[in-house]
Amino acid sequence: MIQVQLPDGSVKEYADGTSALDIAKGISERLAKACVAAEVNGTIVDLVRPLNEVPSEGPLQFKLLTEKDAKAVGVLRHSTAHVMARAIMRLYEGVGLAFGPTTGNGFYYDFDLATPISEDDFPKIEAEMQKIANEAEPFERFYLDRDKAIEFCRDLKQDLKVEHMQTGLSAHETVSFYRQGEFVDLCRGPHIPDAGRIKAFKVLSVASAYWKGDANNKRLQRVYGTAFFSKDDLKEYLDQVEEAKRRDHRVLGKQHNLFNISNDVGQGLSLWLPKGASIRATLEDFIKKELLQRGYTPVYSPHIGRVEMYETSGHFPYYRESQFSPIFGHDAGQLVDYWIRKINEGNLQNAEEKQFAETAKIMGCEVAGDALRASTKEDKIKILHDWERTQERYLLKPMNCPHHVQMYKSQQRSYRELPVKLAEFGTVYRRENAGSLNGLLRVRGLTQDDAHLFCTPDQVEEEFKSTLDLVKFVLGSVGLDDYRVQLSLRDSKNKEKYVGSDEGWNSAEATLRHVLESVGLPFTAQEGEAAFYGPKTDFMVKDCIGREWQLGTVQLDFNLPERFNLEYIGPDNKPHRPVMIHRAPFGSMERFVGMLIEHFAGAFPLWLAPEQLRICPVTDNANEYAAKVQAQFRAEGFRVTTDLRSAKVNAKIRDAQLDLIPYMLVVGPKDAEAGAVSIRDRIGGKDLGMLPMAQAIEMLKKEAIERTVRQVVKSKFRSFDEDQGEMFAG
RNA sequence: GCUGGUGUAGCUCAGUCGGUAGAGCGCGUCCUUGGUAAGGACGAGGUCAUGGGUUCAAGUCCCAUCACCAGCCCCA
Repeated sequence: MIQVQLPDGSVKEYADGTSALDIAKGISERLAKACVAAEVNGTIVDLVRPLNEVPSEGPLQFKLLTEKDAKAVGVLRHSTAHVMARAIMRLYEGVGLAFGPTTGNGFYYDFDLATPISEDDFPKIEAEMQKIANEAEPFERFYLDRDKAIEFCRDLKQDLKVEHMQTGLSAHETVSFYRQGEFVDLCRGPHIPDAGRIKAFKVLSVASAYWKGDANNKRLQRVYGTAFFSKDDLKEYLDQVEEAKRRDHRVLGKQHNLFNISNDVGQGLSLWLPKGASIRATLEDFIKKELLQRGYTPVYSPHIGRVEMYETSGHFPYYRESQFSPIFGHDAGQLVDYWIRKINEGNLQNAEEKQFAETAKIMGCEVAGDALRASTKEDKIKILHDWERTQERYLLKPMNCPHHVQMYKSQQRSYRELPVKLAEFGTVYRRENAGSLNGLLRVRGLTQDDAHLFCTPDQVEEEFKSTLDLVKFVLGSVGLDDYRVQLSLRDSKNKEKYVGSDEGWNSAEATLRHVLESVGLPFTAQEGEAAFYGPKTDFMVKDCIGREWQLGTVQLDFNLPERFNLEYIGPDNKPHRPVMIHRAPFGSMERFVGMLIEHFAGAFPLWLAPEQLRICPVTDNANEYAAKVQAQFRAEGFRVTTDLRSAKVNAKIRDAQLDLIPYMLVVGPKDAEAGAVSIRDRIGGKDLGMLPMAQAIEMLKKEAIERTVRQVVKSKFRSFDEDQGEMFAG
């Protein structure tokens, strides 16, 4: 017998071999039909799977999942991935199956297939999938011992599955398969009961991917698709994808002259054009004021710093590959640096080393001969390292923290002055892979709205809370109030990727968890996402069409204070180690503005709009009055321009409307006579009528000062980026 | 960085079979002086991404490089 606890708390007993479907049928036939899968003790299982297969102490926590449950759609998508794979195997010869997991809003399946699949092939793949859906065959789970399973897959000529079982699944004694008609796949499951449940799906795109994500491995074709329980949901999703394309900040940025990334300047290096710069400056002014009120002190630091400093902090060794090469003050610097690396790699030939030494000598490195003659690897490296340290070596700064640490150290600190909060819009440089650059969202030079808080261990919780509060406030002020927090923890299996002691990490992670719980912020923990020096809380912010962005971050750091020997004098008159909090509410100005462009689709609210008002004189006769109006609004702090073209007012209004100017001030003889302006609202194109100057100024000022966000999006989109908890891999 | 695709006027794009380049928008000048989404005429703008090659002849075919786009990898 098995004991099952239903969501209402009642516990019932069923015979061994009872499935979720049996239980559902026991409740009602209709419920049984509406069910997709079941959640048992937190894991999702097939409806038809005997429940006694789920190990449990005490009664099974049982819940039926219907089409309405967010978790159910993941099951549907994974099954659709199987159906797609089946369709592709029917259409092509020699299809090798790799993995076919679900993603945030769909699924993909990787195929090892000689024939390239192109977009033109999608209709026939979809047609075949539809056929399979119509056949409505069940998904059947079965088990094999691993050895048998390997034989089985070998017979099926599924070499990748064989390899996976020999490596990734080597610890498993038995493995599960799913059969659906002639299609069999090694798969953990779960699946929907039968393919007839698949009603709305689409093959979306094809791209290349590598077996197990490793570029040294075989190249596969990854076919993406998505599925929903209803055609309406599918359409809504596809509409959202279209809407996202329409909002692309790279397109809008070009159209409205917000920013430019010029090849002549360099990849990933953004140029803020006047209008984009205006948005950024407005945001920066806003934050600066807020920080002053919250006890931060602004500081400035240079764009480069000595390599040694970043060696101490750990940034240089940890991120060497994604940094620009150091700036060497000595001609031989780069050569010696390369030489050391070769020695470290341990495959340096004698002849090669001789050449290094000779060249370095010619370039003026006088210790090159000594290094060549030194007997051990360690001695060589020491000689070269010592020489390097006497030379100038600068790094374009990849992070602001070491600079701020030095500021903290520049004077003796008492516990009385803590927390010290140093804030800077600090520009940092990172050599991101060329292939991952993306408009303003991923750049090589970026400015963080950065600050570092140095506090006593006792202050950590409170300061951490207050920074979370700041992030919430700042996001709210631009109308972003839908977000969740991701608690990014260390990867407990790869501790060597991080600096610092276990105790330090454990207590830092516990502190973050505790604070998040105490302030009641919803959060999800994610292992392996921490920074190398400490755990983070990242704000995952949803924009108005439901997409999630990783923006602000608050990080706790016990390590840099240790590495830089930071101290403060405590009430006991003894030195103590402070704790650092790193935080950036926006993250980077580039990324944040890029996101805002997409969030507002280029139509910024009054307080952020680069051009807030445009004066449209009705005729040339009104130009003189327009100039007076402009001067008055400028004096009140508005960003305003006047359209002086000899065009009809209709044309001026049309252009202002398309330029997404929040308000147009139409002025003609009537207004001049009344000392008024006629206001047109961009939203809805409403004519607000003639208002006396003073009144118009007051009304617009109020909206700007209150940072009112009147409109973000016309359409109603919901989030498709929901975390579905589990990923299904097949 | 890897794989694939793309690169023609300021922007969006057309350019057939290899025969010295075109549209719309924008821009400039002139006419027009109009009250809430496009008034008209004329004009200027291109080393067809860059460098090679094939050819009597290359925007078009081939090779390399660079950049961009999509995906992968990465993201302090």
